[in-house]
Amino acid sequence: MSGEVRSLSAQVHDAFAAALRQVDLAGADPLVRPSDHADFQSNAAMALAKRAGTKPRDLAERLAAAVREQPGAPAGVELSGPGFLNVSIDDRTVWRQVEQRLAAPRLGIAESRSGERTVIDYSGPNIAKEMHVGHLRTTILGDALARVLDGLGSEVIRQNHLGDWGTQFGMLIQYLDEHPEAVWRPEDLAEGAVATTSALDELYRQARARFEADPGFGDRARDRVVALQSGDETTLARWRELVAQSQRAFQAIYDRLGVLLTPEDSRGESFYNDQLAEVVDELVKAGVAVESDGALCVFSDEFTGPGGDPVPLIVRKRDGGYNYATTDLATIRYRIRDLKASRILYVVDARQAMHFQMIFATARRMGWLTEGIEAVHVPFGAVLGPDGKPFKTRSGGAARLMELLDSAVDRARREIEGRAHDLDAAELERIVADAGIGAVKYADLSTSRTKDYVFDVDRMVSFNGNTGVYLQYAHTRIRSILRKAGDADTEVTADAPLQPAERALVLLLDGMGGTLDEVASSLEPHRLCGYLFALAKAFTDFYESCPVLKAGDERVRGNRLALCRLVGDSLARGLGLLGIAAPERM
RNA sequence: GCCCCCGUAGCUCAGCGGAUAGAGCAGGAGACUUCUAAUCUCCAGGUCGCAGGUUCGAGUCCUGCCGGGGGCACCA
Repeated sequence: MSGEVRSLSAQVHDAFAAALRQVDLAGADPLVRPSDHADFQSNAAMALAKRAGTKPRDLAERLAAAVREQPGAPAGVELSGPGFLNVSIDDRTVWRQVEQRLAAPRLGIAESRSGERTVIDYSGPNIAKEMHVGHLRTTILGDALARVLDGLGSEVIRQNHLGDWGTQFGMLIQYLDEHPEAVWRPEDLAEGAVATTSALDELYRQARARFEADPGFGDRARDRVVALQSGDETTLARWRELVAQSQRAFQAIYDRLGVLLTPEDSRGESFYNDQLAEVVDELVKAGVAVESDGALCVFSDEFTGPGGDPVPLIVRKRDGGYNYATTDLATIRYRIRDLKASRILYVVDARQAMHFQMIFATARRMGWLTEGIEAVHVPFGAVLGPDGKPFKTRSGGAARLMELLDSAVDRARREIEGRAHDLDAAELERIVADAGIGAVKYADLSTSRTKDYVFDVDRMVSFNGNTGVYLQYAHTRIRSILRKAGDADTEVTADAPLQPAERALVLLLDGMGGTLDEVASSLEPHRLCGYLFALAKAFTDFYESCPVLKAGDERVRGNRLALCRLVGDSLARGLGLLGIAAPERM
């Protein structure tokens, strides 16, 4: 009992696949697509005519005849043009689809990814530094992918690969040791958690400045790194405190953004420390890593540098230290060997494409990454400032994430506050936050993932066009209608009339599962955004031409209410899968 | 030099090998005693970077150019 409601598209596909078997073309793709000229169309006859040794139109005729014989064949199959088969669905079947989806769990969408275990690596901020614009996309995209895959039945394991280890901690801890008066804990401040992130960032800047200006301090900081690595307890205690405070600051952002990450999902670099030597040993024993210029490296002729020489993946530096390549190899090994992932996603900046290719290639050579396991770098483009260049503050630093969110929420407040509403202050503020945060997330998710995009608050919080607020608003209008109807149980009468706008809406609703499957395989959430926008527009067409509450006929009214409910639920579900709130009223 | 990504309307971007390439913004003209106008309707706007190739059919696939961005030894 999966609760799946087969989509009309899938049913047409099945009927055509069976018909193709009958005309000795078993296994051929029926090429069923939504159509501007009918409900669906099959383009198979033109593609297969040569193989069948006939003219496209003749094959199409035979195929149409065979389709009509199938049990559950679509109502109409008509030849058109050079060999298109236009398929139409009868009204009853369309209404039944609404009825079944409303009755089914999860809108009748199949759990097409069940049995799969997906590890998703995303966000990955650095301890003792503030989250900035550079963490926006990985956090939002990763979270949406986690939600979509989980929604399709995949077992999702979120991994927040925190930058919680490295030489910078020697500097920080030493600085704190020498400046006990430094203000960086939340209890030192009146403002609370938000201010803490800035305080930590400030601490980092001060320590860095000192490190660069004072060679003596530099030496003591380096000694402190050694102490940290060798497990000196007072140093470790200080490190743990830094990690804990940073995590609190990150959590404040995650909570505000509404992403699923919690401290339990943290598996930072430090987690892999005691595996690094073993990983390098394995690499050397397998002959995969070799010594070069004092360092241990993995070479491959796929990757060459400016001189045409092979570029190494350095797994142990000349000074004996390990770097992020070593950690990433330990990480992929852990995810395969211990977490038993069948799919591993790295939602990381596009600039690291080559690095991940090298990591994956090495993991394959080591026999860790095998045929049945999919490791994917999910790259994304940069967030640009209004000038079209990488987003920077006036002082040249990366823009702080909290400030970006503030600016979007403030902008949303200005937009919403003045409008007529009967909301109390608390509810208004919650809606403002939902709208502002949703706007940022939707703007990020709705553009094609691999491209750069400009962070433009005015546009993303605009209530027109392909924005989060437009979708949220469409949802609230539907809820409003349902409330006015008294939230009665909706009953579908399958033999009531069906208007073109209703038909178009149902066909679109019926395709949500297909869209989610596409998102799951392409790892492109913008497809879901495009789908939801089209759905909201199709609803608007329906809203304009089909009165719901004012419909005279009881059956028509009932059907339209059912349709409203299904659209509302689908929008809420879709927004939810993107990690965006769908308020009941705005 | 090699590798990766991108090039579609004035701007920002969609577009699963199929019929006439679509949205939003900006521009022009209209529609509110509303089922929430935070909306909708209509108009205008295109050598899909260029050139070949594959195909019955190419914005979409392949090759080569041109232009933009990014990456390429001990930072992550």
